[in-house]
Amino acid sequence: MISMRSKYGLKALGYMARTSGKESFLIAEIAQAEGIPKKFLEAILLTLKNNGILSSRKGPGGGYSLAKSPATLTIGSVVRSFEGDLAPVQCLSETQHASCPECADEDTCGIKLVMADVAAAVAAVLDNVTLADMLQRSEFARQKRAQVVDFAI
Amino acid sequence: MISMRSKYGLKALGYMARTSGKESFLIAEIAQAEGIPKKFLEAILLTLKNNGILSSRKGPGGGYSLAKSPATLTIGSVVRSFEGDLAPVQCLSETQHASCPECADEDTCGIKLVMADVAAAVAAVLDNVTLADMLQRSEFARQKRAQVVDFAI
DNA sequence: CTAAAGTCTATATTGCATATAGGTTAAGCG
DNA sequence: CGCTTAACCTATATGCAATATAGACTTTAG
Repeated sequence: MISMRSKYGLKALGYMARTSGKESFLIAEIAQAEGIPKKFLEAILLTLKNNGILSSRKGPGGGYSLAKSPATLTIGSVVRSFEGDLAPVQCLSETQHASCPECADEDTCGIKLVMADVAAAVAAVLDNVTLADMLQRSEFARQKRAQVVDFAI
Repeated sequence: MISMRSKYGLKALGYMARTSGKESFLIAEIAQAEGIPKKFLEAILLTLKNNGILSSRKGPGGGYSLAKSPATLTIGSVVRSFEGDLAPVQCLSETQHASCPECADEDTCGIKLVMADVAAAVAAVLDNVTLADMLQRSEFARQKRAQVVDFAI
């Protein structure tokens, strides 16, 4: 299960990418539009900024902006910003090379060997889907539904 | 991150499959051999039994036995016994069809669409690796290391 | 009947995820 | 300069799930 942080982060980024004609967004605006607790979103956007995904400006006329184009921003990089990494077990963490506390022999641990495949499979998906891709899929689903509704009428 | 329960469960099953010449195992024996808190393991083995992975007999001479052969027991079925399912978001849960509390429109949610791919990728790995496979990989890693050590000497 | 061994119920403990409150700093504007 | 805007930072609440333990109950072999 991914965290609320990741979901809210993706929603906020989606809103920013989707809303064309603007480059700068207020926290309050995004929070309102996407139904995210404002104070919580504040911390989330800050994390995204610290990970180079957003940039910001203080003061009047300020706000947050996308630091990368939606077409080059991967979902993987967003999720990693919040989850630390995508490792299903501690010993596979890329960032902090921790070992699982209960593991006696990490080199030959069967669980680790299998979970390495899982981690690779997850990364293969998330690192190859961009924010633009995600929005496009969402839009496609919306159009598809509209057609079905037309049909029903 | 998978839970300790899943890891302990896999370790216990691995021990039982690996220890040939026995069909019945005491909780205390497995706990000792694998370094798992006995009372905790108790609950874990019970879960595995309730999921049809283990069978048990009470009383003297009793204990736990594998209900399926290691070659037909998938890692996925074990992990699902503990994690409920492998869904990265609630709305993709197979068992309980819950919707994500924060999601306004589940049909067109981009996050859901992407995470469905992730779930499929994870399932593809875990449902195609058996307990026997896992043990074999572990054994292979052990042999490989032994060779390297021989070489070093 | 007694001992062995699994099963059940309840409870502790701890850590993390989700938030919220309130103050601080930077920037634009008159 | 000083006021206002808006991001930034620190601390704290809160609740829930994961990890684990204790102790009583049930079944079965001999």
